[in-house]
Amino acid sequence: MKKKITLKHIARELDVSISTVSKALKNSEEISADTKEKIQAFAKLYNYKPNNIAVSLKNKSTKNIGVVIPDIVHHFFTTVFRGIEIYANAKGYNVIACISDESFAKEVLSMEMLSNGSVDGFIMSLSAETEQKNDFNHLKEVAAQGIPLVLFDRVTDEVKCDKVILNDKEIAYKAVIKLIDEGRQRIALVTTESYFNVSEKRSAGYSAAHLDRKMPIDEDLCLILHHKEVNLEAIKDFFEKQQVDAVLCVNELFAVQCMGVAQKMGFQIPKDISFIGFTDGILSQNSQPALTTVAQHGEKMGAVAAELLINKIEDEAEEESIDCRTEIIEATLIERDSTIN
Amino acid sequence: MKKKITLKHIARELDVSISTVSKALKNSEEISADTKEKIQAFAKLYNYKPNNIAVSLKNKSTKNIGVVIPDIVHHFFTTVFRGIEIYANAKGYNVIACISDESFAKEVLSMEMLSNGSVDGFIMSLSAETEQKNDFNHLKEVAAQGIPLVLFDRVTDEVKCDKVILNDKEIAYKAVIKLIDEGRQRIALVTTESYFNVSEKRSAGYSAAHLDRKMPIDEDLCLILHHKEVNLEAIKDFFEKQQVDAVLCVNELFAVQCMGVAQKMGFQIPKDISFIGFTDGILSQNSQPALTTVAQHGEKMGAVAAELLINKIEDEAEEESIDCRTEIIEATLIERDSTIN
DNA sequence: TACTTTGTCGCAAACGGTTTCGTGTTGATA
DNA sequence: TATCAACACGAAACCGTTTGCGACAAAGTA
Repeated sequence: MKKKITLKHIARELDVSISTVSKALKNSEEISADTKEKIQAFAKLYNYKPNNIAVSLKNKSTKNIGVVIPDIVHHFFTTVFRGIEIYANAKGYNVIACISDESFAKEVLSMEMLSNGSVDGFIMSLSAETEQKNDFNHLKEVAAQGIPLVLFDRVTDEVKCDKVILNDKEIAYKAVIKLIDEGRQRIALVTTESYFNVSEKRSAGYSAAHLDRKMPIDEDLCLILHHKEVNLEAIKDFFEKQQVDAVLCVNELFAVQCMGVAQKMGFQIPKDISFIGFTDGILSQNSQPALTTVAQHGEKMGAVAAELLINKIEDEAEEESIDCRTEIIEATLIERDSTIN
Repeated sequence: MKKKITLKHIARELDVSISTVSKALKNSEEISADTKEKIQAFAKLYNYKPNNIAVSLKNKSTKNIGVVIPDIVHHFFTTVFRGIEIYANAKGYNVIACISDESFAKEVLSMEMLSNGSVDGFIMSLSAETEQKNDFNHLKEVAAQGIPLVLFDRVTDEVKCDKVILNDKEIAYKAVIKLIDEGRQRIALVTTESYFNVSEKRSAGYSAAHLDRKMPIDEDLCLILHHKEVNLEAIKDFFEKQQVDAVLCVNELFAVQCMGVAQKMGFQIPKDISFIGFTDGILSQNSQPALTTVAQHGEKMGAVAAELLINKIEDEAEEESIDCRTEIIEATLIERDSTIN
């Protein structure tokens, strides 16, 4: 096992100083062609690579970015992560992933672990518990330390930083309008607890569409489901009690589950009832019938978030730009077979 | 914006030496109770946290582990990643994620980026291209440098290191036996190109089951599909040409797609035809009918991989243990509605 | 009084680089 | 021959911590 070779080794071996080696490897004009060639050849031979940690310490820049997300076994977050990773990698950055698992404590812990110099900046989406508690001190702390921070999707106005969000309200509005234009009268909204920022915005779009088309908003048409639970009974109950001819779900899992229940109850999709979901994942693409859904373009969102962050990181040298940008990713409605074309 | 505070700042402020501060914060016996108290109070007040990078450089240990996987938008890898992250975090390690995207070049690049001191060890699963090319020099390189390495799922015998694999052959055998016991006569195998180590092992299990039950192996019953492509036509073709009454698919996507095609062709599942897939993901759980599938216990696999790696990392101080362990994760067959109970 | 012990603390090297500045050698110029 | 610029390289500081060891004072011992 050959241990990692350092500048010191090369210097000793070639009988020059460490600084000469360092300069030679950076092709500095200070060093003669002969010496450079000799040193570079030796370095290549022994496969010398500068120690990243040492460089980080010296430069006060780690080329790492911390990504803190609530869940990784989830199509949307996964695609965002992918977008971040690809963009960051292209820019020479590595991505350290922390999964908060929707827990406030883990989110705080993760940020503390990483904010001691391990990363140059953070990209994150709030955990459910954080949104619920409305406690953002860990974010403010990080921001106060001058560590760049970008929030995406699940954001908060409490923290001054760059943000990347979806036009949730508008796309929900558009989806509901489409259902109304299909001739649907009783459009259900299947959503999560309201402390989710995004769910709220989607609800707003739902309401706005009804208002614009002068349709009544029936509170009973809103079904609240819980994540991580089997909701089939609740869904069946809901369909039995309410006359529903269209359903907008805030995620694809709910949509597919609702479709399943409806089918078992004998409904024809989309003849009797239409379905639209959020997130264009494998579920939507492979359900029977294929689900009309809102594509959130997670990869794009991730790339934009990474771009914002890296710009902040690299501009920081110049001056503190206090301006906070909020980029909006335009969602698109992908029409498939669970709605009428 | 308050910049990060260092030992030097504290030392200057309290008019003691840097080493005194360092020792005081570690509760060293060398320092008097008075001084310790004073320093600790000051440190707490200013929220001092040691700079991770400096500690890493000093200790030659980063508390980071690199995870290189072919795909993140994929249920199995996602769950493994989750398992790694949870275990590693509990042990005080952070996880740097690199997605090879099934590309050999990206895999090599990722490892080069990280092997310059950024991580204490690697956990990885080979990219498709790497398995195809059979080129493992980047892995050997890392191993030669003494950086601990653990391979999981897509492994190779070419590299001496710890491995975590599934009992692919046995569980495939078991699945096929189940189908035979259902009375199925023509069991199809839907798989990927054979350079995938795991696909091969699953094929072997398929064959072994046929052999054991003295059933003929019909080459025509094997359908090879390509990832990332729409295969519906090929599947339909296959079902039309071949008389098939059961299907074993090497992943859940293929299984769900095959079920969809079969249903459209008028087959009743599981009356006319049974389906078993691999990977117990959201597709399997939410398909119609729910898919009988092989649970790979990705999270467990990730945890075991992380455990092996961290043990290697932390034992390394003692001596080079050249022994390479191969842990086998026992897959389980989850019986749902796509097979007869 | 002289010497040793004990308790506190600082010095300095080390981790592996980068970079500024200085120094010695050469050859050209006056 | 004295002066000087150009060239090639080395010394040393620095990034923030850790840690072995030496220093120094107070206190104990002979």
